[in-house]
Amino acid sequence: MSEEKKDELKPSVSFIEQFIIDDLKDGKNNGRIHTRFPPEPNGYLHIGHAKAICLDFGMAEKHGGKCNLRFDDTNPVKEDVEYIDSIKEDIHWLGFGWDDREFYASDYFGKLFEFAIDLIKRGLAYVDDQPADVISSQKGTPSQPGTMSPFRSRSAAESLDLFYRMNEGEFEEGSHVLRAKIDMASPNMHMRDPIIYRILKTPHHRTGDTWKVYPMYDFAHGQSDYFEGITYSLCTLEFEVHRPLYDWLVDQLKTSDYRPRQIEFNRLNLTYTMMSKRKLLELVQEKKVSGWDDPRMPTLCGLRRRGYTPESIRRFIDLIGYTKVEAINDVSLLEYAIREDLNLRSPRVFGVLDPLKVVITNYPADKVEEMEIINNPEDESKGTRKVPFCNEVFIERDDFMEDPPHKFFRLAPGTEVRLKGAYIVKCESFRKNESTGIIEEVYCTYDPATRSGSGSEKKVKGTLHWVSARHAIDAEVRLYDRLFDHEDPAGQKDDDYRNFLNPGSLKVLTGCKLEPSLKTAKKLEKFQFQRLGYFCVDYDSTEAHPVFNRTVSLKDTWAKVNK
RNA sequence: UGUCCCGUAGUGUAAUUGGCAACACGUCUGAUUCUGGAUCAGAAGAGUUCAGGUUCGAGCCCUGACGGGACAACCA
Repeated sequence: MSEEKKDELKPSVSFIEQFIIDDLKDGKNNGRIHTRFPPEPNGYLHIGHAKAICLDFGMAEKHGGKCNLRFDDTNPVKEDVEYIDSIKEDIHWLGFGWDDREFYASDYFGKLFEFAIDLIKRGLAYVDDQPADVISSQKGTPSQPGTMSPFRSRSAAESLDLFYRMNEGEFEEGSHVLRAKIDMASPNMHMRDPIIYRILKTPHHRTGDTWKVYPMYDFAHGQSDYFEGITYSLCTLEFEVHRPLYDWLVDQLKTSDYRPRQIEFNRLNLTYTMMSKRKLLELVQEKKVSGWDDPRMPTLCGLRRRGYTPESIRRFIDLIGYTKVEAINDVSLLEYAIREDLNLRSPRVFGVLDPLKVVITNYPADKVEEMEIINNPEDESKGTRKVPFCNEVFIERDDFMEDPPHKFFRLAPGTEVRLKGAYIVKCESFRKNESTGIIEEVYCTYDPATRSGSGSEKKVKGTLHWVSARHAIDAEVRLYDRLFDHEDPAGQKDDDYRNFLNPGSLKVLTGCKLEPSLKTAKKLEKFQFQRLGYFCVDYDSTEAHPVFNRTVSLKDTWAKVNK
């Protein structure tokens, strides 16, 4: 496509960005834009969170605003400091920062408590002494109105006294709750006198045992937004029905024209995986994966360990967009994003996963040549390196066939291929173990006139990667595939997602042969193993025992043709 | 028998105040290539869930169906 035509394409913005642009134009909030990213510290961030992060931080960045990091830590039972550092690390890794604006909903427990007291005094909240199941049954159903609690009409003074005593620790968990007095007949369930405070005696990871009552999400989120001067509170679609309650609470709180606006967008769904933090935690606890950072997990730390770059994830998020349509995105688009990124940046190296020895019978046994190999054909500035070559090399086992099919451009009896960066060789014979049928060695002759870079005109159809048998280093290579073999493992009503775990999602290969330059590769360093795919150094890797993870394979049209 | 949200190529998104349905991925050709990768050139694929209405003109506005989703945690 020409530059001109590219320029003609109008930059399209999401419906949310359009709201922001319009507000800015109207001078709303004095042209101020302030968002927040509000994770609950009860698990690791996954790629779905990345979608929210890119929007929250991205919109602020793009339009000259700010984005706060705010931990939504209103439930000490589920939350833990363990998660806080990892969440911060992952956001930084993606390339976003929040300066000194690191906040916690628990920072506002005092103000929230005061606000609750204010509501009680104004007759807009009351303490309910009924147990959970009774309160629940009085809520009615989505199609039937609820009925009022007998405690709804009790005096403000009595509620106030009870609420204070709830926080003193005088009552057991579950014995009393504070409810907003709104409308038990509302068609919106969330408006039927929602519970706004409950008694919890588990110590909080930040406030210890200062509090015995904790605000519910709905009573903390909008108010926290308000306290921080947030202008756009962006969240996923399932909070749409909460918006009237969000607005109702802000209405009771606000003292000026300013108010934060909640806007909902579609959450990210990816094929062959799931985003439920609860279920991902189960996978970890049940040891179905090695941990939160297992390279098969959709977590950011998992993707990082798998070899994904933050740029590729941001590019992916950019490609899928933000709408109100509940969609399921194809993982192949994520794979496209990482291939596109790594194709440009990663050095090419030789690695043989399933080695088959080739002996070059007319090459002197005591000779070693240092072949000069281009590091990255996409980037000349990356230069070249020397790779040793001798009379014994390993090639990929499936690059040789005794009896090849049509259009097999690789090695077979009597055929010629180029060993990339070295010579053209011809297969003269091979040795096969007749009882097992396994090919043990292949014998070739090379043509000295075809050395790469010598200007040889000779062309062959196939080019193979190879590693000198005498110089290769041994490595473990972990081949990863999708964790589930069902497109939507968690969405099957009658089937547990565990039934769709892909038994072939991890294949561990040992005795792989890599070119010697890889010996000094650093953790997470990324390479293209020529003709195979993109790989990175795993955390488990040591110089004595290198371990590589396959991030994603190269596109393989030959494999497709053979299906 | 509720309320709210959403229906545009296989998938994900576009389409300024109504004006020839566009882009990306995927798919398929061909060229090129010392990676069966990459790159380049090209093709196929929806007439916008359906039915009415308003209009010179509707993917966009209105009405009604149909389909999908959310909502009845002392979770977020």
